[in-house]
Amino acid sequence: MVVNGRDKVDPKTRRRVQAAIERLNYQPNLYASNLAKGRTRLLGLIVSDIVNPFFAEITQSVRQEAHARGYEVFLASTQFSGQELAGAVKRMMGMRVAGLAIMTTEMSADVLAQLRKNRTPAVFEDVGTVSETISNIRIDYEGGIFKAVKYLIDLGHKSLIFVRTEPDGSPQHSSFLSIAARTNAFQKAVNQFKMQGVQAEIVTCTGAGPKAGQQAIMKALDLPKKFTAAMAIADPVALGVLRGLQLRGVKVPGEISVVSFDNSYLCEYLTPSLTSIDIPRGKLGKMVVECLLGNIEDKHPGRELLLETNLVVRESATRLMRSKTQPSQR
Amino acid sequence: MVVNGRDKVDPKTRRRVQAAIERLNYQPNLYASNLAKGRTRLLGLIVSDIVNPFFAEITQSVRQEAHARGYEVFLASTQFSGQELAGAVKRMMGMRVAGLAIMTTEMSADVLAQLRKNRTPAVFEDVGTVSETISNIRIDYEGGIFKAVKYLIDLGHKSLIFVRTEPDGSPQHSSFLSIAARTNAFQKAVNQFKMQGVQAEIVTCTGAGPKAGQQAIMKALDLPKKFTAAMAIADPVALGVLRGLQLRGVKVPGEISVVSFDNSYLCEYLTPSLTSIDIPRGKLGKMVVECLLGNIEDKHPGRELLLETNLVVRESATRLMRSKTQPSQR
DNA sequence: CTGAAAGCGCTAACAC
DNA sequence: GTGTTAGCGCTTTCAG
Repeated sequence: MVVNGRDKVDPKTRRRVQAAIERLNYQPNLYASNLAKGRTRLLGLIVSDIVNPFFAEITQSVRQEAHARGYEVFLASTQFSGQELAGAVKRMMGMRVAGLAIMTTEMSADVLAQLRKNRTPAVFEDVGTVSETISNIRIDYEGGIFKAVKYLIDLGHKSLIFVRTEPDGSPQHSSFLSIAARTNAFQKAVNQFKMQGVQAEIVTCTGAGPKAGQQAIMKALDLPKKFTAAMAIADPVALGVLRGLQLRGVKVPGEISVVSFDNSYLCEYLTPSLTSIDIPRGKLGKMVVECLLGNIEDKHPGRELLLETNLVVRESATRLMRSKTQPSQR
Repeated sequence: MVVNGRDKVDPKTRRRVQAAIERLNYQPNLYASNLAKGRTRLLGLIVSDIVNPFFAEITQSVRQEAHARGYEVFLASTQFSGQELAGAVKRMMGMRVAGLAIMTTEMSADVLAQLRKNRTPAVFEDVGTVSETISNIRIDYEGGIFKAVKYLIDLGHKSLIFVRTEPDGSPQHSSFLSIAARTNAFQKAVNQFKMQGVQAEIVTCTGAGPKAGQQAIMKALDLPKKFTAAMAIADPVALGVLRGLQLRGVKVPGEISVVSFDNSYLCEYLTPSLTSIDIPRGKLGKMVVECLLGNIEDKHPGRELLLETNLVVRESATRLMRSKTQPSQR
């Protein structure tokens, strides 16, 4: 009772106990405690790549919210591997996490089945299957990407490309939901401007974000079709895109405008600073924890939540210059 | 015995057990297991800022090594706060981690005392107090920084600055060891070239790396003393330095050369790409886990290990141009 | 090779 | 307020 601060204890006894704690350097054993209580104050968080600032910032935000409400968070990073995901989920269940947040790009079917079977409260990003214990946070890719595409078109751009990357590894083991969602949103947005003569291509490369982004933009530059604006599927990809363009001597935003996705802290410090679609991480973290704890503590059923996105305008995209001459030789 | 794969079990029994496991969706309870065994296969890892790619990459590396040897790793991020550090250590002890890796910039005295008292195997970065259970990995800042300074001087630079940042918060609660170590190493390196007319200044700003780096370099540009080369204490700081220089219209490396520290993946993708001192994260992770497991499993006493550093040359530093005119007005 | 039993350190329920 | 006790799910030991 002294340790857990509950009930009333005689001040004298309390002091005696505290003295003993001090003397013996006593630390409560969390395992014994959790075992006896039959529940834990532990949340599991699984992300795809902790090195990506976007995921790192989500981690921060979730951890902070969880701590504020007396929960610990156990983190796993999957490197975009469906198998790693399944393993991580399994380990988390072994640890009897009270709830599980799965904020990954990849997904695997048996993970979903497993979770539903176990009735472990869980919250996903972009997986549209809400149930009694499973919630879903849908990020408004469509809205954000529409804003970005419209922004580019309003600046006079008519020929766009979408630079997409896919993690390494056999794709049959996992599907990359947010990649598909972002791509579809781009297609859809462009279609709405088709009658204005707007055209778009999609280029894809495989590998880590920056490297694949650089390769993809170089591939795009070699295409017969020319473009004046590029949209990167995520910030690390934009990093590679910028680098690729600079290596080829293409001025950004002078010759090609660039827009990115995620709005991680990098955007502000690159040159040119990156116009990017913001996903509010702070709000995401709060949503995740609230959703989970609502389910865990108050038995609220799973919910579907929408997270808005916003275009943050910086330097990397500008009005298209009408030049008689073609842009520099590429 | 079936679950833990030990001993011999009759194949028939094994199948029967496995069927039951499947049917009941059985997951061993790690808390019960750990409690009964009296030990865990859990390592604690504490870093200062998970958003910083340097720490993120260390995390990856430690996690990978630990998994390869059958250990989980529990991560905490302190935001450079000594109090957070103490809290994290306490929580980790509550979880009865088998060993603790403290890879932080900040340090607090009572953490050291606590650890020594508990005899929890631990490995530090840069804390020079090896004991029976405590190991230390000393990063060769001196060597790395000497190489970088010599490189700049060989390129003709004679007036350097060292851009240093300090996390926010009251400094009395914590000391930032690696900041001091890097600063001292810089001073020492410069001193060795004093007779050749080399001069150096140190500028410091407080706050998050990129922001503080940008402020610091702008402060430096306003100093009466001019310089031709800048060394940033870490990559995020270099990011701010580059941005600050570009905002002031200073060409890098044309007018000012920049060298950084950490060699995170960013360096390769910035423009200009960053010459940086590499701390081999892969090796660090391996050292950490080996050190810890050596202590945990084989009762090896704590050790002092040295991790080498290497200068990776890229575009951001070049030979000093002798110009009759001063560099552009600043 | 299999079954039975004690105990890891804690919590919760109850009697004092 | 305080002391006692059963039992959380597992490991370990020992008897069969």
